[in-house]
Amino acid sequence: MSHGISIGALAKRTQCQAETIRFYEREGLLPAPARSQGNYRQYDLTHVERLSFIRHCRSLDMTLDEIRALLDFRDAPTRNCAEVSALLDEHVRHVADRIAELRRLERQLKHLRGLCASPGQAERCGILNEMSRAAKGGNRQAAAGHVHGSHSRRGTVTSI
Amino acid sequence: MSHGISIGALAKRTQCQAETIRFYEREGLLPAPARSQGNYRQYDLTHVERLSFIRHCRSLDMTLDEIRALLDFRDAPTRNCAEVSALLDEHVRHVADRIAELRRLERQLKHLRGLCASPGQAERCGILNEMSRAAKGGNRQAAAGHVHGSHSRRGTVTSI
DNA sequence: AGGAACCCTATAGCTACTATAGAGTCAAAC
DNA sequence: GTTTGACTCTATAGTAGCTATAGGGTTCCT
Repeated sequence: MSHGISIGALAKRTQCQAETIRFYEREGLLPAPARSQGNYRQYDLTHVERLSFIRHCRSLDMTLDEIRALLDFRDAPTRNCAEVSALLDEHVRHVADRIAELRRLERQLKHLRGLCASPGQAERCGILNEMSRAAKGGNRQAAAGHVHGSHSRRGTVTSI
Repeated sequence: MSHGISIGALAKRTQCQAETIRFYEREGLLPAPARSQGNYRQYDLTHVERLSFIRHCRSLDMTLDEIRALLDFRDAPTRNCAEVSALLDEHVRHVADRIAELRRLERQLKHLRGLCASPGQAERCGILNEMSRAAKGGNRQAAAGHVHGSHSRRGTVTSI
């Protein structure tokens, strides 16, 4: 006699792990749903919609804080949405910055890679030598803003 | 009567925080240096060089594991360096992948942004509406490999 | 009645640091 | 000779956004 959507069903519908859903609840992004007699979470369609929205934002690489801000707007529909645009502008800027930085990086890595066309003893490896040499030279800093490194575990991209 | 380079001096020379140096020691990237009578770390020039190498690799967005692998090669100079090249190839691929993904993202974000040229009530905000709508549609997944999101705290880029 | 598949909470782990607390050390100024 | 301030030490917790685990309870099917 179960009513509502179980956490597993919601997970399947939104391509999102059950633990992530609990995590969003703890983080206050997703409201705590009703509970069944056996203390199981029972979601409804509003949860499906909200979680889909969150996951869509995440697929656009927004932080949970940014998403929180957007959700606040959704929850207060009479507010002026200029801040929504501003938030998006900021985010676009971050993404563009990160692209530029990664391109620089790519160039440097390809240059390095070119130094070892024919592999031999590590002692004479052009790559290692160049990296040691370069490390001694002047380092210039580049501020990355809130834009991540090039490594990550998993990502989702959603079509718009 | 202090000999050697203090952690603070090493930090200054390598543009790296003292805590990060201790962290690298704990992680086994940097060998534990000698200690003074008062238990202060005393570094020498080999540490300067090794830490510079590590920081240079980090500025190229390599993971600590990748750096560990490169250091292993440096420490065993008679080994064949084909793996160094392979490691770099892998890393270049990750960076290229991430660039492609961020470009897709940028396009989507700009499209979204265009939906709210004239800000009004959040209720009718083209951005929020589109994001809710899009969230309902089919999501396609994109594997991001080990490439990060677009947000980060700080970054350093070194010229080669 | 038993077992598989699900769910619950709490906690620890991941990366690469950064920040804090609370204590000890060192060199120079007074 | 002591006091000040800058430095260092260890240990621990925090950051983002999850993921994984342990050790239980629940539901459903046969």
